[in-house]
Amino acid sequence: MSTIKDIAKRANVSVATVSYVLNNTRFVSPEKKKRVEEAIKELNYVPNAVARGLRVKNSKVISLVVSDITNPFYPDIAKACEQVAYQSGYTLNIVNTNDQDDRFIKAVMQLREGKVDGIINTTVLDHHRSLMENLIKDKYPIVLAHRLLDGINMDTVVADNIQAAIDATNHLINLGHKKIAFMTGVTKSSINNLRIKGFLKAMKDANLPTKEDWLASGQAKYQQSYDLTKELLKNSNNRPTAIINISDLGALGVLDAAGDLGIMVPEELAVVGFDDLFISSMRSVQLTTIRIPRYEIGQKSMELLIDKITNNDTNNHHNILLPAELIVRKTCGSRIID
Amino acid sequence: MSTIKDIAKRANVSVATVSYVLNNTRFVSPEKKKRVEEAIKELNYVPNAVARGLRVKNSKVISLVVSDITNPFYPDIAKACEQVAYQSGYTLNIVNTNDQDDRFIKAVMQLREGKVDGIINTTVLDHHRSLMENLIKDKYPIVLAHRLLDGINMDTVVADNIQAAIDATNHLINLGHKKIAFMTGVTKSSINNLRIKGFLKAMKDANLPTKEDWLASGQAKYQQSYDLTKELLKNSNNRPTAIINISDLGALGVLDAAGDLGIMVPEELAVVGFDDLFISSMRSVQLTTIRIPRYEIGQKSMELLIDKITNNDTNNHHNILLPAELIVRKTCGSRIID
DNA sequence: TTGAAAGCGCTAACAA
DNA sequence: TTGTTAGCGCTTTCAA
Repeated sequence: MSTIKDIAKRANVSVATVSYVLNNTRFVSPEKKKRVEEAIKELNYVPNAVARGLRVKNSKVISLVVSDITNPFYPDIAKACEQVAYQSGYTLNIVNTNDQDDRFIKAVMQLREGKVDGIINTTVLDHHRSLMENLIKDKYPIVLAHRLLDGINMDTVVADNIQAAIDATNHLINLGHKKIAFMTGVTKSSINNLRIKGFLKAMKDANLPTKEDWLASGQAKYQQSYDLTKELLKNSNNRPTAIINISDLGALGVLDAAGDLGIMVPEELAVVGFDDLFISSMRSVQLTTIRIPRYEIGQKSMELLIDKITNNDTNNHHNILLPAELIVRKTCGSRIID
Repeated sequence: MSTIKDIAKRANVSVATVSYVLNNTRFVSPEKKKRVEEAIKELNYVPNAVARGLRVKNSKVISLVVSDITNPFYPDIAKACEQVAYQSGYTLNIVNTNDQDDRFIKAVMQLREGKVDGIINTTVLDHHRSLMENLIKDKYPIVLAHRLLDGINMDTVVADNIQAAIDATNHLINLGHKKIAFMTGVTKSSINNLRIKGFLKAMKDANLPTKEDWLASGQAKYQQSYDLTKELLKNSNNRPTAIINISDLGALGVLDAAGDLGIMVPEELAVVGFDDLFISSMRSVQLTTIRIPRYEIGQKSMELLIDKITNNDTNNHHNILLPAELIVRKTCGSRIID
């Protein structure tokens, strides 16, 4: 591995000159420049980014922290982030915490360690509050994507989850449903709670009762929602006629459980999800859902973050709210059910 | 941001001592140790990993390079990689090249830049050969996962794709199919070509003809395969009775196209995919496919890589071949078709 | 137009 | 048991 010194020696110039041609940061005479470039080629030289980073105090890398890369929700955000990061000369590192706290902490600590210039965080839970608060206090560039942490003044970009849940619920209510179950996700997630709030509000506004065991957690996962659905529907006397699941992945579990139980969707059971994953649009699924604008969330988050970094503007915070849209497909039908 | 100097000053010890307690690399008297630890806490000190990296010449990070994180195939590999990396004290950075060459080059260059200690590469194409060759020649730790680059002696871990394609084809042949189409992926991918090879071999061994336009590229994507299927099936006189798609994502496109065309699966058309994605196992899909052991690929790749790094063993190369398994579900039926 | 050299924050060899 | 200091590879100030 050759260093800038080797290049300088071979090109018969100073290391400073090499640095100048490398970074195009000062005029260098054509002859010297040419010698340097040749030496670089001959030695297959690539500047050490670590040394450079130490000196200039930035890395030109941004981390996107996700809790589960296996959930198709996140890759879409990641893709968008990478796109805009690249355009601005940044590299995106996706880090998967696998829902584990120590991983999460390690990931955000990259900021203090000097390894990354900023972080887009899609995975804060409530008990990370003070950790995040300290980072913000110390002016590290962070934006929360699809997450909220109330009480902390920081940058966020989220969809309008309350309204989304209201829309989903009203859709069902307008179809005549009165017995609606709501399958939630991880209780400590802000987004989760906002959706519950929206659901409860819509129900209340329509003077509809909400049963306690019809508001339970499928953890936004397929299998858990599948199991929970079987539980929920086993008593044929008092069944919900509709289930809203907090995620499409979970809604898929609902659909499959209903299928295995011989319950027809949408005739006997309406189901709606959240997210609008690719799978949900497939011919054999056709799930009615709320589209969370993932690509836009990723994009806006990255734009916001890079803006903060570039302008060194860590004092003003922006809170961007994106609309979510109800996508009506086939899992709710259009019939009025008693 | 405080540095090791600040800690030394505040704890009234030398920077060396601070470093020793930080890294637990030499005995330090309890009193001093305590003072150092207090200072660290008080100043909220976190060592600068960049400076450390420059000094010790490693980063304890490994990159996983993928072409499209949005393809559910890769997140599974990523998850496995992260798991084993973490256990060995490494951090995993997933980098998404979005199928673009400049991104790919940037990603592997991290090795020369000193930003990462090793790379697991799931996205080499044929024209990256010399780039990879140089890296290998210079002893950088790299393993190819789910990719091959023949002619270069390097570490690889892949499933047995030829056999997998043979198994898939024979399954169809045994069911009585004679008119089998094979929908391929990106032509320059080694895995793709191995699968074609397996298909061709099985057909030849069974004395079955292969039509040229029945061997076309759906690019391993949903939409492309959907479109291609419509094309393929529009002439009802001379249709294949079975389609093998090089990926489950593509096979889903085949399934949906058939559905939209009113062609019944499996009665009128059998379809088999490759990968065994989660979606494929869903109740409404039930795709017959070849399971590529993604988790195991990720795991073995990372173990191999870390082993190389740890033992500085960049001379010996291992080529791991994992079995792939035919998963029979419902898209081929069990009837013999003419 | 160019070069010498300081210094980024850390580790570790050497000295005490 | 602890401290001093060189040096990792680079950028950039200052001087020429």
